[in-house]
Amino acid sequence: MATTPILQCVSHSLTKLNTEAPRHEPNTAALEPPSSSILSLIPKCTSLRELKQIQAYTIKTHQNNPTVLTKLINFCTSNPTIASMDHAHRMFDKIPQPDIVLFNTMARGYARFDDPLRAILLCSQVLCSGLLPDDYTFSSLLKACARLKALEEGKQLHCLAVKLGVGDNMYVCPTLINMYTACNDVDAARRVFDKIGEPCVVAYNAIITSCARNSRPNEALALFRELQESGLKPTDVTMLVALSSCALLGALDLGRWIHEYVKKNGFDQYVKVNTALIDMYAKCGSLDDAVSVFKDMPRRDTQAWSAMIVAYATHGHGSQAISMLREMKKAKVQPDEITFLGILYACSHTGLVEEGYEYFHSMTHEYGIVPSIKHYGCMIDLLGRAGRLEEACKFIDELPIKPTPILWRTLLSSCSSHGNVEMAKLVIQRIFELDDSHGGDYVILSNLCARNGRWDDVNHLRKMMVDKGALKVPGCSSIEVNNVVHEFFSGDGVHSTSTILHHALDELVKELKLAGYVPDTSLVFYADIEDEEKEIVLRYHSEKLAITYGLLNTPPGTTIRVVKNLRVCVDCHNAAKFISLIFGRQIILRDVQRFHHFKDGKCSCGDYW
DNA sequence: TGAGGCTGTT
Repeated sequence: MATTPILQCVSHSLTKLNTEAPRHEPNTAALEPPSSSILSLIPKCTSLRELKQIQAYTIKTHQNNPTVLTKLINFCTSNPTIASMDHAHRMFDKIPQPDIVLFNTMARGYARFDDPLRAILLCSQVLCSGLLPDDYTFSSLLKACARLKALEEGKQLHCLAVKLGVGDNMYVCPTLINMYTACNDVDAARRVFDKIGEPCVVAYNAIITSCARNSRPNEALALFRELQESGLKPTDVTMLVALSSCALLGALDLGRWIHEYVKKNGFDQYVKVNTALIDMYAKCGSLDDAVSVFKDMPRRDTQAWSAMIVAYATHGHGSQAISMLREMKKAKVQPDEITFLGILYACSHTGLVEEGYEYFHSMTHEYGIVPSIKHYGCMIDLLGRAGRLEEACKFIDELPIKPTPILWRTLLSSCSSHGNVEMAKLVIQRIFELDDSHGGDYVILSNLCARNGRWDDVNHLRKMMVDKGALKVPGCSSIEVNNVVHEFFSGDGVHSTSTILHHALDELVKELKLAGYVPDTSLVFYADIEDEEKEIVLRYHSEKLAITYGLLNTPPGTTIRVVKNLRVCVDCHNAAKFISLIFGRQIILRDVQRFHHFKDGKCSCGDYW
């Protein structure tokens, strides 16, 4: 990892500090108080020229007075359109003995300009110069560790913060929770939260986000309720994190409840909260509600339009997504990189190849947006889905950046859906050159070989997968019933009602077969088991379990909403169509890529996925 | 008090 030497430097400083007591040097810079007129002038600057004039005047009259310089530096770090961090750093270098506030201001600036390494370097300078780091310093350092996913350094900082008496500081705790969450240690984040005597609303916001992002849906929702009962007043950020939790979990009922709360407490004046509502409704499968929130918004920014475009795109309404872009331009709102991701996504899921190319070019040429890896991914998907596999391969080879395994994986899925074994084998070679630990790759190719009766290849891939120790992410589907999110894993024997559930699913499959459903056993990875056994492996797929749970535990006629962590399998997709027809239920299934609305035996994706 | 923590859109 490129960051190691710098992080080592921090570790070194930390060890030094742990063994020697920190010295606190008094600030010996000019102490003459600045005139209040200069201080009040700084925030009014409208250009770099004005700022430089004030700077020159300060040097002349106040000899680099730290109060004025800190205010100037703070202005630079908060106004990127007027001044740069380089300019701030030049001022900073002129100060012979910067105090802790100056260091902290600079570090915060680098963090804002998304340069965590520079922020860390500055803070380690604090440690080396013998200044006593304070709660501000720890906040910046922990934020940088979160950004760099540096768990070990984060832990050391946590220990040091405790030692220096700021471990339970109200500003440090949320950054600690955030750092542990970013480093995938949710338990540690939870321990930090539990140690706070009286958590403030920001700590609650941090821990709710932590649980929601790490598949702990019910814990996130319980904490949200606890926050309400504690008498603390939720803020607009609480609404954002609670809504994004619902979106991640597909918890529509709770989302609707929060929407009511938002309206009652005036949070619907915030553009960001409305955007989070659009996203929540879209991700929970209710496009109509997303549209209605968008229509009622008093003001719409780029993010709001983008959220709506992405909503239409993921629900398979490609042409609506594109017409939204036209309306957005009419409303004189500038599209950004996310807007175009939504548009490219819409094109790829609707088969609009030529339009996709056009938007890709207008994004770069007309709007000057540099395509990211995700835009390239959309283009590969666009070509691959349409069966233009050679063209997609050429597109990857001609990229100005080094392709990642994800880009090749996108093409691999297309090879699979178009049944092109030879191409898939070539593609998997390219993937294995970069990463051979991803179990999903072996499964895709193996399923494709199995469908073509190439059992030797299937066995070979299976052996390779075991030898390499490649792991497959287990399929997991969830459904919200009575405000509780129930999770099911493939072949689940964990859920409390699993015996009843398995029994019900057995009966369900019998009924589906009578209606014409034929289990697609060619999809099962194992070549050496009998067809009957294969059918059983398929039967207990997580999405089938979740749908069955929904059928058993919701009133007849209500819509069943299921969220899956991977792509839906062909057999489950087929079964869901039959279920929607036989039981007269709408099923809305969100998978890792898009939505499938099943109704009267048909799916909204038109089997184009 | 010269500087804060948690934040939505693929």
